Amino acid sequence: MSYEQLKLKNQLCHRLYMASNSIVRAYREPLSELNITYPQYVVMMALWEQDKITIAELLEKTAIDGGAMTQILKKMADKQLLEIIKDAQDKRKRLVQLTSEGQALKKKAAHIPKQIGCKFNSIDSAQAQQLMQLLDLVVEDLSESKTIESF
Amino acid sequence: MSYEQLKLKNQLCHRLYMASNSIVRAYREPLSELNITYPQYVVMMALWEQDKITIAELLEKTAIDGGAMTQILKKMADKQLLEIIKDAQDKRKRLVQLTSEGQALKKKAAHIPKQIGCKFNSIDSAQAQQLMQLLDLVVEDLSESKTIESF
DNA sequence: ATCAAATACTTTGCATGCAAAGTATATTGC
DNA sequence: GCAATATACTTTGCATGCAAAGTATTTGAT
Repeated sequence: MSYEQLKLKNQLCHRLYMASNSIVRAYREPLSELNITYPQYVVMMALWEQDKITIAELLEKTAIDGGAMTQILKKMADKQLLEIIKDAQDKRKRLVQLTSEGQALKKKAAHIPKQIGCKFNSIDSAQAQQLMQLLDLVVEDLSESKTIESF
Repeated sequence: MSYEQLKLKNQLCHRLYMASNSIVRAYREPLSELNITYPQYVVMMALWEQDKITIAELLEKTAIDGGAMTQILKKMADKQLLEIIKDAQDKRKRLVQLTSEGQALKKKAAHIPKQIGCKFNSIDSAQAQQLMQLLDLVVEDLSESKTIESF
């Protein structure tokens, strides 16, 4: 056996690991000006798209871990970016709603996608689209439900 | 302004974030049988390729954070997988060397790449290669040295 | 109606990832 | 030679990511 597949150079997974870390690192500085982290930025983007949604919906949109989400939302509430409201109909649920400050942050964040995009000098728009589609397949293939079904 | 770029659906970065988390999650169970985590597995793969290298070289090969590496190596040394030896020539450096137990683990890990690979039902070999190449470009574009040069 | 099971979260414990500060050793410039 | 730098790590503090256990409600089956 050559163990060829155990070499880091041949591993898609290690590439993904490195790329994701690079991304989060790249966002750190731009986002520090908004006083938020990358996961918090992801939560904000979800809420800018659709406000006043349940935590479960937020989890689904962002793919952030549930346990982490509780902590993240608590910090964001402390920063006055959002409020967590109990759902009157179903008391188990909680709704997340942006404050005016949270809504206002959208304008200050509007330049960030372009700022990050500028760093991708080697990748054109078509390749980025292709990359997104392939990554969707990766996530889909690795999703829990799929794994359970196939065994 | 449409803020179209702030939508999660359009973000390559969020895809990468999700995909990377999925990967680490997918490795968790197979690796738990070896009693190691994904970053520890990455360290092992690096050492299986080339043993007795400095921590700096290990950092370069794995792209793991330096601060984290200290902790990771300490845990792996506790598990008798490797030893950290002071370099006689340059006392600042330290060499990482696998124990016989660490070397032996390679056989027990040999099935893992295939096991993970089986989950990728939607992606063929050519697409995986393409994905790797694109991810290399992402990492390259976001690398620190590049950023500094371009500004 | 009522108790078991399912939901929607929260909490806890452990392992990173990362920036920034600290330590020990080696190199350099003068 | 020696002080100023540069190296190679280590340590610290904070923010997740994740599994597993815990809590509060709501559904469902009988």
